[in-house]
Amino acid sequence: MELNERMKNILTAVLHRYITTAEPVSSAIIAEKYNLNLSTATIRHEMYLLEKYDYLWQPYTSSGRIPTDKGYRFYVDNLMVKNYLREKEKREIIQIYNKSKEFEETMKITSQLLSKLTNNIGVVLAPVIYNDLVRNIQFVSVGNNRVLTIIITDTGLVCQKTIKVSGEITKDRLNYLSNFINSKLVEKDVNLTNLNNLLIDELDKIISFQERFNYIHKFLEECFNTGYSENKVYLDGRTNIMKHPEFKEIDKLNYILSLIEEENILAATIRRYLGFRKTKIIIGKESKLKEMQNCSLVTSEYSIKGKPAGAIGILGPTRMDYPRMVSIAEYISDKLSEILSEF
Amino acid sequence: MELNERMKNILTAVLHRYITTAEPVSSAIIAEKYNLNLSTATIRHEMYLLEKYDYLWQPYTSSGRIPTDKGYRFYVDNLMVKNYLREKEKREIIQIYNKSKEFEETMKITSQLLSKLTNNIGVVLAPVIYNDLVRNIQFVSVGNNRVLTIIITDTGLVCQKTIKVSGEITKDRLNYLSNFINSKLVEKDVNLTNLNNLLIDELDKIISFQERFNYIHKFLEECFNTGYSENKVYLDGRTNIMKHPEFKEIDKLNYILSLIEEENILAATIRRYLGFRKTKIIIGKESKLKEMQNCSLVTSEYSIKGKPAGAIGILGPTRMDYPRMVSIAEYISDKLSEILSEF
DNA sequence: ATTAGCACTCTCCCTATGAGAGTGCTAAAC
DNA sequence: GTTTAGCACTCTCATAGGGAGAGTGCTAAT
Repeated sequence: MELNERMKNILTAVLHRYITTAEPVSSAIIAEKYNLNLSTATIRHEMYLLEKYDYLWQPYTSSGRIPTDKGYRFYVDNLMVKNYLREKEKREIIQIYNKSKEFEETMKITSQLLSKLTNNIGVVLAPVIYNDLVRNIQFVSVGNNRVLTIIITDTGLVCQKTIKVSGEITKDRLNYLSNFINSKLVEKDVNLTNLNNLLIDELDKIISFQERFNYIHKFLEECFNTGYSENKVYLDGRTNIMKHPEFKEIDKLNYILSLIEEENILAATIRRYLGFRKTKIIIGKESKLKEMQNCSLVTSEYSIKGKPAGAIGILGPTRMDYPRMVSIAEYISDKLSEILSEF
Repeated sequence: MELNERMKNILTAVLHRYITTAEPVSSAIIAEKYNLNLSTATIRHEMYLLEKYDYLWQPYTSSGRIPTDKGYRFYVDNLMVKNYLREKEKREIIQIYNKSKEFEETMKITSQLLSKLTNNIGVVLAPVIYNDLVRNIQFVSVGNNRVLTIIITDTGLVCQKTIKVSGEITKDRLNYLSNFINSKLVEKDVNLTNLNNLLIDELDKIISFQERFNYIHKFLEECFNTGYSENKVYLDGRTNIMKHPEFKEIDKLNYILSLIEEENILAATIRRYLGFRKTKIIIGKESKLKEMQNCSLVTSEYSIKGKPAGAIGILGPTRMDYPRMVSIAEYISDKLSEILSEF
């Protein structure tokens, strides 16, 4: 079923109207506010067809129309006109970012920006570092059989982990160890995933004739088995959803709240849609998650030094201003890419 | 106004009943379920008096009674019988804690335990380290003019901060610097608050005749001015509040949600009540915060190596099972103290 | 193909009504 | 003097009915 021009115009009008008022849209309103030069009866007929083909629906007989998920999808793919942030808004964003020099804070600020600008929930997934190359590794003894391990990757990210080791290790030994590993790292490119294997291999050569390194071997195993995968999620603006009339009903609210509570589900959903395009829109039931059936998610990937690193997202009701959400998501992810690349 | 024994019994009965059912309590129910051997008329009369003295109230004329904040307060201070966790529950808690070896994870687990056990919101304030003595300081260059500074305190806590410095610093210089500072640290007890001053003073002695340390001076200033105050708050179980009937009304829910969103307000509230006693109960309007008017907060302090460090909290409706909340808060804070002391 | 006109449908709000829960009061009983 | 039985009274809550209003669907005319 191909929609003709007039139907597209009417669908767009209904969508825009519904997005701003959150009320079912009548034919009269369309005729009055959007100059399509059509009578209400004609509009009504077209709406009838749009409903038949599942772009619109009525909450009850003889009520106005509301877009379906399919309606939103068609709008987003075919009708939506790209929107750009005003220069003033861009300046404000840059200004806020300039205040932060630190990684953690940058992530937090990003989620805050997203939620403040959109009045929805801002989500930021921390960079994935599995595939980053390891540039440098450092060990610092923090006492009581604990060693703080610091890995610096080629994207400039610093990941840290405190590891409990079985025996006491002197500062000198830790230094020897880190020097040894670092010398191996310059020889070949190693990412976090295969760092462990490399180390075991290389260390075995030493250990075979240097029995005293035994415990260091153990230490390293523990170090890399516990993993560096942070996969942290930064969320902001949880209470924003309360502002939207669609969540006045307590069970709809419940759905989205449980989504927010289980950050990993949200993160997994965002990750599931990564890779294909920079910016993705997931509308309502498309996600297959019942918790997300009344929500849409706009995600945009960011990169560090040109390498895909993570993603940001905007979570709100399906009735959201998609053009604006997309422009915000894209602008913020671009800025974040720039900032993280400087780290 | 001194309450007599009978009034206390009735107040206790009303409270227990209301805590389990969340419905206004009638005189008939008290007479039936709690063997006070009194007629409904007598109970009614006592309830009338309890209402007059502001321990109970009625949502409307001729309805059953609900405890006031004052009623809860009196119960908590005078009537409540201490409750102890079952051995099985204690074992389960210990088992869950045993899985974690890391600081961050321990904090997270604690908030999860609190929310799971209480069906309310679990709050954990990270340890305050201002007054900890600095035992060791380490600098690790992480490239691009950034230095990771690691401070280890006498309570065994490790705090880290990445600092951007104006010029490049070699590894040797960083080592020289950390050795120098560490040598000063053994001479006297220094906590984080006065570490900065000490360093400036001591370094000035060197800088006065060693001009080349100038930039290190700058670096340190930046390092300690940005501060190590993490004051992090761990929250879990946000959606638990939805389970309580008192938050079916959207505006009441709104209050508590905004409280959760602004974690610092919650943290500040908990901090405000610290110091006097290990476990504190803050009921409804006592907090003076309008967002907390329908909530109670049970907090308990934890310590590291005997030194007060932080606090945990349970946030829920005023209608909560106080004896159980207190016993959970106390047990968890004790366990947390033990675990953190081992770090 | 489009539109005017009108009957029809459904929501929403208001009112009324009755049952039920629970109290407050009073006079009698202990 | 304290306690209690009895009963009128109050208020909520659930249900039903009715009328206004919004908006459609259909049909016949343009």
